[in-house]
Amino acid sequence: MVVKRKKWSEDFAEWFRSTLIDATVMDYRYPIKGCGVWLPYGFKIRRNILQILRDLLDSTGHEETLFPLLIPESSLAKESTHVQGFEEECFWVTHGGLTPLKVKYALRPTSETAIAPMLKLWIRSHKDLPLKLYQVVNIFRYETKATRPLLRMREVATFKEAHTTHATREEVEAQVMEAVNIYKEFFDELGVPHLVSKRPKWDTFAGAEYSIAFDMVCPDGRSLQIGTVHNLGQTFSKAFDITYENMEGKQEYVWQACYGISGRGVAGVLISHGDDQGFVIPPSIAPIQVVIIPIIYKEIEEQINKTCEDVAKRLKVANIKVELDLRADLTPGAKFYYWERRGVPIRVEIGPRDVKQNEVTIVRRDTLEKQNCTIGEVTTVIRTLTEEIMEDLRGKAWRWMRDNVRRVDSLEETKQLLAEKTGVVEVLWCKSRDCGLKLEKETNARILGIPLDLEERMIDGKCISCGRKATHIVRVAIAY
RNA sequence: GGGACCGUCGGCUAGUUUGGUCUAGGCUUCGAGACUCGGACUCUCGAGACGGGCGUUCAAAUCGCCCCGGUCCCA
Repeated sequence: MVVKRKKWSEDFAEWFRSTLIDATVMDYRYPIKGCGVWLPYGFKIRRNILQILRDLLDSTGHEETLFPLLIPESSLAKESTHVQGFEEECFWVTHGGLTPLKVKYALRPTSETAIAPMLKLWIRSHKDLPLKLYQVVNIFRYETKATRPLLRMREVATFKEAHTTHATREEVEAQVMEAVNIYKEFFDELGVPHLVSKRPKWDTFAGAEYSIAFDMVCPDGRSLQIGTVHNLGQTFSKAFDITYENMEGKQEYVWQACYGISGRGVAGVLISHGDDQGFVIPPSIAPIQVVIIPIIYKEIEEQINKTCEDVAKRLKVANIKVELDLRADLTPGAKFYYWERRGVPIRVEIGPRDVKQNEVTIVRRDTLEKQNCTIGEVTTVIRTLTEEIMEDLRGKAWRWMRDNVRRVDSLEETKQLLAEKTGVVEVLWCKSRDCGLKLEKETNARILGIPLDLEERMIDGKCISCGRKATHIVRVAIAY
């Protein structure tokens, strides 16, 4: 058995759609466009991923809260750029029973305006700052374009948003950097390769001073935004009159940041490591880390099953999440396929040959390579293998992404690469809005922004659009 | 906002051109059983669909209108 990535890369949309269902992660057939059901297996993956982020946020002084789903129009409309950015894509609650509401409610498209009025009540003095809150909620956006399972939903069911409030511009700047580092660590732990870019002015979050985004590259060469960090400055504090009393006894507007990762974070993991066989779930978040499959021959069935149970027990005691597949109506081959589709990182086969030699056969999902070890060593070997797999997944995913980010000098080449959807293209830019918009138009692509994760290098060349001296590198891609 | 297209078992589809062979066929999936099992074995049996409404007609999956749902392209 060899790992292939033909369907994965050549027919990505179909690969993702069908694998999501087959691997019982999400059922997207709910009768409302852009809504899907998290199935038990997928829910466990989602929960394990969430746990990693919760741990990261908790350990950096964030506290989890839960704000209401409904936002009155009067709140949403307080900040004009924000409402312009969102009012058209809100779902609106207009009735209570049969009675039309005097003030309609939006289903939160994001929570800045749900949180702001409360911050006004809670924040009195500099002693209340910084305030670092987060919540894990569902948000709603009335997407009119084609929705896609997990990639573009109308109900984003796993939005992990943090909202922080600070006393000074310096503090909020520092917080933005902390957030970027938290997200880097989060994606690194999942082995999801990412690009960190400062979005151009015209693609900044509604109400923010600037936005920093994490993007990944999908197998079809499109980029996917998987996380964002926004410096809100004093936009919302001025609109909602959120002030604190400083050391000198003067009232000052607070400074805010917000950052979030949606259900696309989960998609990112599934996409980054998948292959034609299905998903490959990193051991750190796998609901089942090891599946044991007995290879049964009639005469010694009992002995094989007993060995399987013994091995399962050893692994369980060692805190490894193990599943023993004793189903009698499936052949081993069918079981291999079944668990591979679901991405269980390690498979243990136990058959007559193994029992005879007091061994087990171990197969890793990511490479489908086989090895043997004695039953006595099984726990240690799997422990080591788990770490190896994690590292290899990370390495493989990063190599793939780096191969799909290209530096290009000419506009022609840029156009061609983007037309062929071969990934992200980096070009030189003078940073003018006109050149940026022109570039987007000519390539029919989107500017992801200026790299924040590249070593500073000399920018020596001309803007790809206007030919004047370039000041920045900029990333361009066909975006999801 | 403007335009194009599509809707058939759980999934993927054939059938619509030219109304009648279709109370609908195939692959897959699921269930029962036999067989045996180191890559989805095979066999038997079974489950399972024309998105909804109205109309035209002797006859509608097929034609018309409306609704619902979905997809794509352009702004």
